[in-house]
Amino acid sequence: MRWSESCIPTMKENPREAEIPSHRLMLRAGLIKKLTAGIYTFLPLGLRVLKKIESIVREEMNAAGCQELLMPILHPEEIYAESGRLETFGPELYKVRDGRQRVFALGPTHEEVVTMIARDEMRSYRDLPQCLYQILTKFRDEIRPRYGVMRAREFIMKDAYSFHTSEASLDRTYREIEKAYQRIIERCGLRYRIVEAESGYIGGNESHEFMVLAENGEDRILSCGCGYAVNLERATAREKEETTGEENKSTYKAVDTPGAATVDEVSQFLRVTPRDIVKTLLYRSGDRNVALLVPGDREVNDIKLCRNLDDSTIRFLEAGEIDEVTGGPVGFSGPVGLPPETRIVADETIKRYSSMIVGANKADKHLVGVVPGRDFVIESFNDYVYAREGDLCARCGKPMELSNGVEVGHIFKLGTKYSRSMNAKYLDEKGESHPFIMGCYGFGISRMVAAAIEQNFDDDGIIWPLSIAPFQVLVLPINMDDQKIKEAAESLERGLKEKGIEVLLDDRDLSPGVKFKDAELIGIPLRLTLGRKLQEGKIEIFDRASRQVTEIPVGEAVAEILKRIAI
RNA sequence: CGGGGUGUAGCGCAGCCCGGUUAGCGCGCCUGCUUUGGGAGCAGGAAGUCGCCGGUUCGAAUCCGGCCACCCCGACCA
Repeated sequence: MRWSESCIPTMKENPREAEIPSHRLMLRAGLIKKLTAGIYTFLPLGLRVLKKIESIVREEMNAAGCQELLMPILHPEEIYAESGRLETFGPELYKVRDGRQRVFALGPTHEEVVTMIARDEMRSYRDLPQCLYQILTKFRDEIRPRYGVMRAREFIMKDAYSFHTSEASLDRTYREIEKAYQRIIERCGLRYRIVEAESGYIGGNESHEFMVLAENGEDRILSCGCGYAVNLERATAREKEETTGEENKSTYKAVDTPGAATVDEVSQFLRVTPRDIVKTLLYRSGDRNVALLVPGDREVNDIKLCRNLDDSTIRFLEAGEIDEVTGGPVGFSGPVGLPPETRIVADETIKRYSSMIVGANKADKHLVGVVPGRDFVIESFNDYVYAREGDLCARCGKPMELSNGVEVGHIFKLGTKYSRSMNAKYLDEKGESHPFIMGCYGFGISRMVAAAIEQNFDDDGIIWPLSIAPFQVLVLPINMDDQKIKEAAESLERGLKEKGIEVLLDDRDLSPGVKFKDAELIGIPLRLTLGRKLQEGKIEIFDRASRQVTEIPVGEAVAEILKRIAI
């Protein structure tokens, strides 16, 4: 393909809106163009990459025994009422009305639609298991779209759904898809990690995410040398066994902490570390108040809170309510002397405190030397806080490391969540009906484009892995006015094309500097440069990733390219 | 949803405070000549509802009011 005849609008300057490298480079290299916030056109060069990733995904899904289908984008609103997700999805669901004012949702994912298909069409255990997938545009009204196609309101996703008669069967497919995803990301040439994950609003039990490792990834991953990795939001906070706090005191004492309401203020005032202080957080759960104790240097993870207390509507007590319940103002709450009907629960990490510093439930006072068990009673311990770097691995007990990643894939064991709510059942050998056991498996195709760049770029531009590069080779004649160079370039393009190689010929009549800069910006893995050495029958082959330049006879160029691509 | 910021040519920006010719600059684009190994030179040229609506004024990109869009930060941790 000739550059002069293509729509590849590169930009010299950085668009102001782009914050992270992949977004900046996708705009500058002419891969995408913004229509409005979170909504992008894939320009020809970007689309080539998208299509390559798409076909790798398709091949591996087919190889894993899944069947492709295509479901509608427009969904009648009622199906979300049926599954109960109208509320959980809530504001993220795009809605449109037809001419008769009937409400439709723009599909954010297709559990409902596919479950209806299974309900009607897979009635016998003989039909199972089955795994259906599709690749199409999804719509989510993101609270805050950002980073270009990384978090867009309209994006392309591969979503797959499997139906089973047993957990064992689900597990087999789950592992099969897990392997397929590994092959997909490996074929795309990216470094990644599989992590234990939260299942979020999709629901279900077991869940894993596939993270492409990248500095600017939105997700935080804790990983261990033993191979275990977990999403930070799910990881258990585990610390080394050691006790803190003074011991052998017969009683606690109240100290003045005027104006010191936050952990930082109290720790500075008392000259202790935040870790020495225990925060008491007051919540309303149903008709009871709950006091949660966590170390001063830890933060509560709301997902864990809701799950452990089995209450998705739990909320903080408001300032006025805190006064009523504890007798003291916000910032000075503590577990000692709370009304007896208040449940007191604590994070596991609280076990290490033989005594603690807590709020006194009085303005400007804290208590030092409070001993759990003696001075108040903790009803139960559980995992409530966010883990952090250095916390211990759940498998082997060694400290874990923090890294960032881009979530490109997420697989879930849904169980019967949707089949029950939507009454989707099959008949077993005995003629008894059971809800389907389901799995679902998402893979972000458009996000993968951004993730690949986020992991592979330098100061000059993108460095595409060969398998997903928009072209494999760029032929760059220094001067198109030079007949010999022009002809040699054109003949090289033909020769490469005949061998089935995807080649872009930069036949634009521009100064060499511009062409070199553009070449590095768009990041085609291999470049053939035709310049003055052509007089001696020599051209250069440039490797974008290593920046290595090799001089070769022009006659051997095609063979050399074939050799390098084969690797 | 809350806070902050920005809207002037395809991209990046100045002008606005202090109202007043034909609204500027750099890059890009078009034409011609020169140039051709790292974002070329000269000459000429095209391109703007100054986000939108309303108001003040003899006169508004500039002042006032409303709306919209976009970007960033935050969304209750005592």
